[in-house]
Amino acid sequence: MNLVTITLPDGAQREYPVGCTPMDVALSISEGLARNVLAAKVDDKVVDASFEITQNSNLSLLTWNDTDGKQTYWHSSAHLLAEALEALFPGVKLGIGPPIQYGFYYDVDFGDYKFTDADFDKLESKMRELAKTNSAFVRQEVSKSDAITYFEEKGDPYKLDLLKDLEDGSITFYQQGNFTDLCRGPHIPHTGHIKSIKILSTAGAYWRGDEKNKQLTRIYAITFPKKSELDAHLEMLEEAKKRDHRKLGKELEIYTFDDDVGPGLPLWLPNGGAMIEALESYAKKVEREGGYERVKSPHIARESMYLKSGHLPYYKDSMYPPMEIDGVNYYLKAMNCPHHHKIFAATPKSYRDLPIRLAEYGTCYRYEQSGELFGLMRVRSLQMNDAHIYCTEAQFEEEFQNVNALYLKHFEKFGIEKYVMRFSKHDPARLGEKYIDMPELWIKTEAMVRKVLDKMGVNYVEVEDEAAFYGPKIDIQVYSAIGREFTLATNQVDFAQAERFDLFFINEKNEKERPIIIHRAPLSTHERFIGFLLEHYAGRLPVWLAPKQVIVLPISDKYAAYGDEVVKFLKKHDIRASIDHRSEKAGKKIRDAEVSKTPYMLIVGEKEAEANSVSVRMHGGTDLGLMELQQFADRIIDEAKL
RNA sequence: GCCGAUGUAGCUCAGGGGUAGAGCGUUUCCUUGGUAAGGAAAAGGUCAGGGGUUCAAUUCCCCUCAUUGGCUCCA
Repeated sequence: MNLVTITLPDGAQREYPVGCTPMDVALSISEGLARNVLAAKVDDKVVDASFEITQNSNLSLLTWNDTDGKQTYWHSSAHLLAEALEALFPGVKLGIGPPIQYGFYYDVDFGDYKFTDADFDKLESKMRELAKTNSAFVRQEVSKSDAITYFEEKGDPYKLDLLKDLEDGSITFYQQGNFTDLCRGPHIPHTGHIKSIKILSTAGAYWRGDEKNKQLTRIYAITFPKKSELDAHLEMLEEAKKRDHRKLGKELEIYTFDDDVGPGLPLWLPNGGAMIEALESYAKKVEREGGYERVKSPHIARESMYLKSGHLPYYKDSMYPPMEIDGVNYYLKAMNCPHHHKIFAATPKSYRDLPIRLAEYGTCYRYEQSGELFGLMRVRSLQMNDAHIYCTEAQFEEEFQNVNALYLKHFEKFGIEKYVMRFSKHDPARLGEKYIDMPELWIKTEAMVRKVLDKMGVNYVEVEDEAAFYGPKIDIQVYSAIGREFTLATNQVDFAQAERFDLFFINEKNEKERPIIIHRAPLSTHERFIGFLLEHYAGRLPVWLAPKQVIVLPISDKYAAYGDEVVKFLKKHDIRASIDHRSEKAGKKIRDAEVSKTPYMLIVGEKEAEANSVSVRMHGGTDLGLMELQQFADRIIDEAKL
């Protein structure tokens, strides 16, 4: 008998007959393992547990504890969902049903039927019923013509659309119970593994992600092998809700929206104002040290400027419509760059002046689609931590590197550990349409950017067709504590606008030369950054950022006057302090201060008043005991240092 | 912009064809207390806005606005 050598993840090698399956291997190890095997990885390819191994291979058996195991499990669950849908709603047309980070979805065309939350229970029960049949997922290779015939007979236009792009010889069907789907696989051995099922939500989703196509109903769901895991997952979702910046923003009175002001136009409450001030002080300090100069520009500009910059043709739809003044169109600025370019151009520049770094917390207005608005993360008015660096080609590398270093410095300050730099490049096919038509410059600047990234040794990914219209960019993706991904900051190279604005400096040879421009906004916008920080810190902001750093809690009205003195003293030291004058008991005041997430509570009563001191309690309950007032102030000043 | 859901007091929510309720918060009074909720009373709502059906609409229907889960988009 012919044998194959199977190498397991721990390096152990075993011999099995040719044609053995991962399931055979699992059975030979232990029955318990075999019961839990969902799929397998053979030489880094995820396959069914029934895959026939015909050559020497590396094998890992995948269970629920493996990411690929979960993905396979959820993918199979999507098939189960589809089977249940066909049973309950004969004639539904199925789109695609992939696994996602948590769970899976299936895109479905219900025809005239309106699928709603009310159908969730019914669907869940049907899925449970079908899961219990322990139906095996059976793989079958089919020819393209047979596949087309099958779906033509079934009348499934979406599957036929998918088949168009598939090559004959690579097409497989999977069948479980009465349901057959076009699918590459792999799948779990049988439906019996699927025990706990929850339909989560529905949404509209365009077929193939194209808004010109029909919108299908997307059903989101999740499944688990155990009920306890489903419960844990649902609890995690609840926890995530508690950290949502929209909830915290309301509870901590950071910002609000008002119908009369308009959608996407946040009003910053005093607590939000304090955060903004803290962030700006920090940014200004760092930028001052980095050789930036601060400028200030108006919120509107004539149409001619945006025609010159080239923004208007590209972004007209997402700018607020123009207002006509004295027969001329003015636009609210959606970006600060053109204003800064004009500031650069205002005075003649020598190569000796470069690099010039112009910084501004500029307020911009973007007419985001109504459906895009999302708390503070997507808004229509935004205060940007903006700056533009004008430098020579020789200076570019160092400048660009410094900007990247600045990003890393900020991440450290805010304890941001999880991030990805996304190097966004142009798509040559879209030159002149989405991207400025200067092919050789694209290639040159992209190479320059890549060089810096490689040199710095930061982790980055390259993506096509994501650049700005005027040059390549680096987007910084960060992940909030609740797993939401954001493009927080961006760092862009611009080789086009200097030409358009006729920006130049006089070089060593007494000739005019174009500067390269770097656009950067490492602290994003106040809106997005504060939204992110609220989630990142779960509302428990570090002292330097906390809108209320200290709250004084007099034990009784008798010590109110002393409490006022304490507040006055702290305010003199630029500490954001306030006092709770309600005639409540200390316990109640402490509770309320805890709920408001104030970092420091100062309890003052008889002994504190006598000793010109305060009893210090930190948020969370740590008791620092009695401290001299000055001693406490020093501590806060030190902690709040930028 | 598109598909779906939601909109009742400052907040979180209950209610339901006969013009409204709770808890928290707020104000006042009592209480003057030592590290996560003391007591009482009061104020507070055109039930998002507009239209329709009805003797009667906050409730049912339609439209608009806003929020929201997604899709598309994001200089």
